[in-house]
Amino acid sequence: MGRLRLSGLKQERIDKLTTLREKGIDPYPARVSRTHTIAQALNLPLNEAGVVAGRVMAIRSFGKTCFMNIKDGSGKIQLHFRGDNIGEGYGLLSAIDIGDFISAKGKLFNTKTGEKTLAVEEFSFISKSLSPLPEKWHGLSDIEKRYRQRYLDLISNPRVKEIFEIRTKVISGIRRFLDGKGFLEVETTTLLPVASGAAATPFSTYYQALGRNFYLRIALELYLKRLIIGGWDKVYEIGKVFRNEGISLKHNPEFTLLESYEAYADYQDVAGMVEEMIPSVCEHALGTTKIDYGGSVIDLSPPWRRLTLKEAIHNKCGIDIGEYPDADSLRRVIMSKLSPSDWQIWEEEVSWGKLTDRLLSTYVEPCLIQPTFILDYPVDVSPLAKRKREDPKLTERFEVFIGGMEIANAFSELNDPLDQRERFSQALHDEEEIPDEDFMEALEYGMPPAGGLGIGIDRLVMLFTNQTSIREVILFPQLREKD
RNA sequence: GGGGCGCUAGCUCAACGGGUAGAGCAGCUGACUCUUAAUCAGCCGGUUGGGGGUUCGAGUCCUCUGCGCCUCACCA
Repeated sequence: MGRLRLSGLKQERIDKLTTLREKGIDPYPARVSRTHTIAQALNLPLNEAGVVAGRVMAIRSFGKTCFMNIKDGSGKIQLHFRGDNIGEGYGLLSAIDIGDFISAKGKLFNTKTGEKTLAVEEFSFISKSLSPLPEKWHGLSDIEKRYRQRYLDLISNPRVKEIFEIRTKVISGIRRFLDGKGFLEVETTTLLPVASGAAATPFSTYYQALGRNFYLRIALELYLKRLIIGGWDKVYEIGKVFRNEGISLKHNPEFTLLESYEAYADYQDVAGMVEEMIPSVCEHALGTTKIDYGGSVIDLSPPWRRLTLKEAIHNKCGIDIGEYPDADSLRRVIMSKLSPSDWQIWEEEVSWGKLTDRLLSTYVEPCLIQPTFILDYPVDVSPLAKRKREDPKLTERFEVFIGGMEIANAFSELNDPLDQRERFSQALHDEEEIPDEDFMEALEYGMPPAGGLGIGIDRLVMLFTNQTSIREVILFPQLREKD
């Protein structure tokens, strides 16, 4: 038996496999003579023969007759085997286990209970399964096992399969929408000498041939802007970005980001587009623009509520951040409204912008269930956004919140090369972001005014599928290696 | 990284303040030619995540450790 410890169940299946081979039957043939998918076969006229193939999901055997359910990617069908129909082959049925793939030739008929069923005349083994599938009734519910062995999750839990199909439709819906608006989809680079464009810790790696460290991208932003500089007016990319940070219900270290840039547009134009795009994508994926999330019905149809950051904080916290224009005074008034036990996260020495952002995410964000634009963010937390003309402490930036989650982030892109240089050096000082010298050089050649957008696809899918954990919308979420 | 909870048969779950580890499904044997969580009878199946300890005796108590979930911090 060697080092491989076989469970009794597996050994029994190997024995069956050996028996098949001894009878000259190949359990893993190279060709399958399927004529119809199961979905097609179910539409065949009665008495017309067809060959279907699929995985055996259930077996109900009665001496000289036997029912099985098999399933392929299109659906499932019941098979009926009768001793007097398939003769000697009937004895081979006992070698079929749940989980095996078989093909079956036969004609449709209706059972007593009216179920369309294939009366099998011939059948073949097409792939023998050695490990038993999760139990038919309770299925697979162990979360760790579901993530580690997602294939079993997909077999056992139809809703999981559906969620990932919705995910695919969300992405195709986004492409359809943006392509329809004349955007060009591009692919920029993932492996970078400098990871910038967001405030996040990158993953680093080593490039042998060049003999130096490289980083995985943390955003798409600066490369897409290079393309705007290069003369394309509307570009977008859907791609993985990587952030070397903790895992949580809403964070996976690699996630899928959509970013789009439109020249000659500003953040108000982008807001209009987002308000049109999200319902359009939802309609494409789910056939509706009203969704159920965490027990609330969310109506995605426009127009969405618009609030400035200042108004939003004033409404929820009773603090007018305009009256406390520096970090110290703002911190004092926040703490004066809290009991000392809640002071801890506010005591840290952070900027005014950071404090307002924290007020937003702690007290406002969880309440923003219906789609809401929060506009005009502080300049020191928005190093790539253009300043507001009437208040240079603020930027032309908005975020979209739906279901208490941040879904989108957008701004009028900063195209003043000297201001950009200044902001990068401030960000570097705050350990916020790494300046990208090559990008700054590009900006000096001149970039048209542009509106940029970023949307976390995973969170959008969470919203559309009513999931509270990001792992439920990522096929293979990050897990520690299991020994 | 800190704190809380969890891990028992292939799967889903039991086992009360320590006292012989059980059930359903799956599997095996037998009966059964329209069942669909088929039914009936019998059987097989375990290093209770792993290591150490306390005890006459540990799934249960202590300790170290692995993995997962929740939560806090950094972030989207």
